[in-house]
Amino acid sequence: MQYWLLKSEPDTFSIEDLANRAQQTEPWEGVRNYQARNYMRAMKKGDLAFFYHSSCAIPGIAGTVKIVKAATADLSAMDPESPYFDAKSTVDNPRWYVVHVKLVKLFKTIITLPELRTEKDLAEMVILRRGNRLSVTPVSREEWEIINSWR
DNA sequence: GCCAACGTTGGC
DNA sequence: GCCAACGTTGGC
Repeated sequence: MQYWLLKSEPDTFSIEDLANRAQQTEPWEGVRNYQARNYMRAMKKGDLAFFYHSSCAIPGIAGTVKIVKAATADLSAMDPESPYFDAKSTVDNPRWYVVHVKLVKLFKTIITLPELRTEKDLAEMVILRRGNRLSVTPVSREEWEIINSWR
C-alpha cells in the first residue's frame, strides 16, 4: 500500500465536484509532467491519496481518495477539443495516463498549508519543500497517518 | 499582480 | 549536450 498527494485547482476540479460525480469516481485527467506521470503509473489499485486544492483562496488538503483503477491512457490528450490535447499522444502510443480515483473522505474543513507547516514531523513532506510544483507526489506512511488523524 | 522556482524548448 | 529564453505553477 502506497500513499500519494494529488493537486488540483478547485476552479477546474474540486473535491466537491468529485463528491457530486456518479459513483464519486473520476479519471484524474490532465497531468502533463513526466515525473508526475511516472508516479501515477506506479500507483496500484487500493492506494490512497490526499486531494489537495492549489492556486486558490485556501490552499490545502481537502480530503482523501482511493485509487480504484491503475493507470490507463489519458483520453483527453487525444481529444482536439480538450485543453489537455497533445498531438504526440496516440492510442497506439499514449504519452499521458490517468488513474481513476474515488472519494473516501471529504474533510469538513481544509487542512491548510500553514497548518501543515506547523507540524515538524511533516517538514520533509514533498509538497512542503521549497519550489515544489509537482502535481502528483508520494506521501510516506508516517505523513499519511499524522495528517489523516487530524480529521 | 508579483515573483521565485522549476520544466521545456530549441539553437548551436 | 549545453544553456538561455520562455512558459507555467502556485503561494502570497
